[in-house]
Amino acid sequence: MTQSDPLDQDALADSIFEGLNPAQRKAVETTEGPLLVLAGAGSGKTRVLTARIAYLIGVLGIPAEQILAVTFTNKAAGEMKERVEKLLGPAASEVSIGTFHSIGVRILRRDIGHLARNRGFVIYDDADSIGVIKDVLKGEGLDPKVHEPRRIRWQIDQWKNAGLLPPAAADRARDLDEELIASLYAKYQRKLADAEALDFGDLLLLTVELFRKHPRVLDYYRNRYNYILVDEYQDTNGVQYGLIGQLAQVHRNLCVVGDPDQSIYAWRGADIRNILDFEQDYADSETAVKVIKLEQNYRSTQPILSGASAVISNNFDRKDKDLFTDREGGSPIRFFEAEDDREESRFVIDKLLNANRREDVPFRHVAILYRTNAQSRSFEEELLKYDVPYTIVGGQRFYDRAEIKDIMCYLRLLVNPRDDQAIRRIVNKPTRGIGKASFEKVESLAAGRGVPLMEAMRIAVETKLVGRSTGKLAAFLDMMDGFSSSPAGGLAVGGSLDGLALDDMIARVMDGTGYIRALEKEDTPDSEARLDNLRELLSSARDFHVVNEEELEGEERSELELYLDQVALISDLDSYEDREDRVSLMTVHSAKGLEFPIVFLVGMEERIFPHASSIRDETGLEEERRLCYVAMTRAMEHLFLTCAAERFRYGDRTYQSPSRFLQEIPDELIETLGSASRSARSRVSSAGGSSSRFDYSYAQGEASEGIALGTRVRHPVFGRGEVLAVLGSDLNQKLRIKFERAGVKTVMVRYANLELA
DNA sequence: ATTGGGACCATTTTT
DNA sequence: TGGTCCCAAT
Repeated sequence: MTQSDPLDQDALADSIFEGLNPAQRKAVETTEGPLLVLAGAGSGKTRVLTARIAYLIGVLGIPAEQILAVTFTNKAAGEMKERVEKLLGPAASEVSIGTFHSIGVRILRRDIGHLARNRGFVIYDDADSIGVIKDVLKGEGLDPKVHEPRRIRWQIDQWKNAGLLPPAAADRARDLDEELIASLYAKYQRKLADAEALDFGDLLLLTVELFRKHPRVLDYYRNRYNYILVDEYQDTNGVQYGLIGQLAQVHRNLCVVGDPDQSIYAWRGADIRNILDFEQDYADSETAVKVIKLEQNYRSTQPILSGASAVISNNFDRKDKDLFTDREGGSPIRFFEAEDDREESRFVIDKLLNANRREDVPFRHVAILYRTNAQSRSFEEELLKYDVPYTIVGGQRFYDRAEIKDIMCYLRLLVNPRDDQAIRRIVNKPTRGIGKASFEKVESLAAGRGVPLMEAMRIAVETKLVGRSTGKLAAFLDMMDGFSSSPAGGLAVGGSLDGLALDDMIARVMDGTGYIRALEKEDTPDSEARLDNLRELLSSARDFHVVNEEELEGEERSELELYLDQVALISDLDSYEDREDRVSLMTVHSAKGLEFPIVFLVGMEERIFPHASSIRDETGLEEERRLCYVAMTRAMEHLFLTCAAERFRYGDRTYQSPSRFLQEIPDELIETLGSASRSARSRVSSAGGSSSRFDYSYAQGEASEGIALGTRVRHPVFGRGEVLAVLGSDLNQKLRIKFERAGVKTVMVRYANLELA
């Protein structure tokens, strides 16, 4: 960015502001001090963020490297970068844009030495972490049946999300069980350190810890990042909140963007209070925190927006907002109640095929959204049957497939010989005669001497501890050494990887380990598919080479190491490519931030959406409702809601009742499809027999404390209504009431001044 | 040491 | 329903 003549500057400013409404424009120009942007669904938040970055650089002249932008997914980061570059050209490439995790990696790769940890750490994924937990349990002589590794892992993760290291977790432990897990947590961290590994949570937790212990390191980053932007602030957790606080505290040029109504990650430690309390958190005596609301929705038609707003308005703990659209008219929300799951998927595929054939709607304009991944199956089968192209986003990651992970583990082990999880996975893959018995000897040797497994293997070979298998172990070690040695030592099967391009390295590993040969020999449809995946891995590695060529300049880490980092942090969503003409299938969570002209929101049934596990308490239910709001607001033109009266779950038939969220959508916005008699039949009728379309009882448990379901009450503001459900008890007791005029609302008994009517 | 079968299991969302 | 884990047979 050179300061060129004023005309160019004006033209640039014009292109930055082009098409922004006044509120958006204000959000772009308010650069100094803390700023909260409450951005409703579809309000052009990404445009504002990119325009703001462009404005900082192109108009204010802030150096690009002083700007830090944090997004939720790598995909969002990539898009933002692309859009800023479009506005500014290559000057933009110096902006730091990334996810919290990728930023953590960048900082730790540079400075983790201050925490007495090695900069060459590997990143452990979920499966690796669980493997470590199992090791810890074994070491403690605890039975993994009693102490489920998954649960332990989950608890540790929650602590990490809250920013707690083992000592703090131990203080916080509320019962014996948690105390035990806290002590396992300490041992778990020890094992990770020994393996020179960090898990996902560590990427944030240790960054915060680094800054806390080493103020001078923190100073460096504070001075470096003078302007900070955080997207999806409503989904930040405790550590993330802390990290942003550390970085932004001095200059306070912090812009956070989010929508409390779209907070859907509490189960992962996200704290909606982060955004609700932002104004207090960053207020100081001189300046109040500025707040800008983006309330114009550019995405959805009126019925869709009104329907979604009606649903979310049932949440009790919420800031009110007025989203509006100028997209008047538009078709109503369509609802279809199927007899069973097969009919539901037939309905969806039939509708989308019709749209495609009669109205030329491209498949890529259609999304099928569901609450849980398991629901994708019936739709997949139906799509397959009619030859409709589709992609499933989420579910199993490409890099999580067994064969891909195997190869990755070989690579990890070459980069970091202390990676015990990696070696455990691949020593005997393909089978090379190193079975359980001999490997257990190696393991106890490693435990005894406190050395990594790879090292223990060498000792075992030298001391011939493993008897007959010694030769097999030696062959394995030779093979691995062959890969990493310089060309002179090239006796080994594969030969050295020295100086090879990334994809050639990977190819050599696949061959040299005998992995490919073993699969070829197997010669089954399954092994064919695996070979295909491995070929795909090679071509993606080739692309990585091209993409990152410029970034490699002046980088002291090898291309392979950079590649492993990237693979560890990538999600399935990140590789989601919407250019191809395919129907998209994904969970509602994955759909956050996306939009589609036609959306089918399926499985709108109690215990699915809202999910059974969230139905118990009001907090969980409110998160489900936000999730429903997110889902509905993905739709631009057409929104279809479907449910089934019965479906197969876990192998047998279950009877379903329609989701309570359906009832929260005003009648006049909905058009019910299918024969009236049938949908009347499958409805669960309730005693009251009111005129509601979805007339059923969804009370959980019996009415307590003297308030019976169906009781008629009068509210000072909302007027007369009927109790649909009793939630909670004592002081927090709430009633869900269907008011004659005001619709369904949840009120606190304690404050509502209800009388019997 | 490897393989296959059978019992058992648990099912939310994922950077 | 499918995936995982363990054990028994080869």
